[in-house]
Amino acid sequence: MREMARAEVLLDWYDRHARDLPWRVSPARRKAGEMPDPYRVWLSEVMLQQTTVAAVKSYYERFTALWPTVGDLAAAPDAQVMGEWAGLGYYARARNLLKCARVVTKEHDGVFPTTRDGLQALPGIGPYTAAAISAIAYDRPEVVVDGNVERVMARLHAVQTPLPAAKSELTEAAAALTPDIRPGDYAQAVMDLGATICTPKNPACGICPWRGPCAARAQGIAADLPRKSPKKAKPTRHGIAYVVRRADGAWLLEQRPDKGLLGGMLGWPGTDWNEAPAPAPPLDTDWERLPEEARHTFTHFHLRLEVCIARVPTGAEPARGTFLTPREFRPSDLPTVMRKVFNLAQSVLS
DNA sequence: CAGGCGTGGGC
DNA sequence: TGCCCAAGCCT
Repeated sequence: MREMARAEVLLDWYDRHARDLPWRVSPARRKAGEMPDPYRVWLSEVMLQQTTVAAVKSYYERFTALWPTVGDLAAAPDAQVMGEWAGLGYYARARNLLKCARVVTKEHDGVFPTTRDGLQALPGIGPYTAAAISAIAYDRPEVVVDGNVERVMARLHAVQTPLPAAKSELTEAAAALTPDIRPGDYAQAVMDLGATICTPKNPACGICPWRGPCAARAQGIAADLPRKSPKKAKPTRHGIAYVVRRADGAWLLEQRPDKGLLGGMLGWPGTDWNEAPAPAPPLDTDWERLPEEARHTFTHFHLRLEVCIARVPTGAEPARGTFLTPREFRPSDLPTVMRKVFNLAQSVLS
């Protein structure tokens, strides 16, 4: 027989080097006929959108312990799911996760669609995730293209076109390599390759199963690919967060509107965040302004948040928000920026 | 199609 | 410290 096809070479590498991940069925168990639970594949794929394996692991374990089936998740209260997602970021994923679980439970008898089109019709499932679930959970030969695959293809073929313009070219390259045998393992193999060997910086080309055919390696430019369009600079925005503690220990919090930044999450009442410096707090005699600002960086801007604290008597009527008793309030339910504010205020108010 | 949308780790 | 990056989706 002549040299092995590229997909076959990669599958052989995957059989020996597949990472042991909580949501993964190992190649050995797959060969013994075991199939992954589509619910768990879906949950892990949504959590992994733009998020590292290390960050996802504990969230995945907690979600599957709390909600072992899609029906369990569909029946969960919104606030509990948002609270459990707190800290993982991109909170639209959590809102869509619940929507999707409820559609699958109510309209599909709790069974995830098997086709790419059927999956992509669901909330929070786009081209990548639909292909990944269809390939991994149902072993269908879908072309799975994520950031790892784009990087691997860009290097394999020495594609100089910068992202995102190169997307269609890289998808075609991925399609030409996707095998009919073991497509689910193949999809995971390319992503593992990108995560462990063909990394963004310092790729380990010397031990790569595709070092033979790799054009970028031959040209010595692997680490320079894929090229990317320049990014916009982040502006800095300013605002004030108000932390109010009632005499009985309750904290004044509010649920943020369902759309936009941190949508649906718990947070401290406060001003808008603008590029102009924050206005003076109302009723300035009542507030104590903390000496240190909370600093946080979002995807598209830096934030500097002044923290103003106040103590109020039991029975105080807030203009906005709700008092949560220490028993009702879990700081872990806060998104990270709000958690930073809490950490600054807590030492003064506790 | 470009921009909004989080966070933590690595360098 | 500041910038880049990570298994994208939605509008």
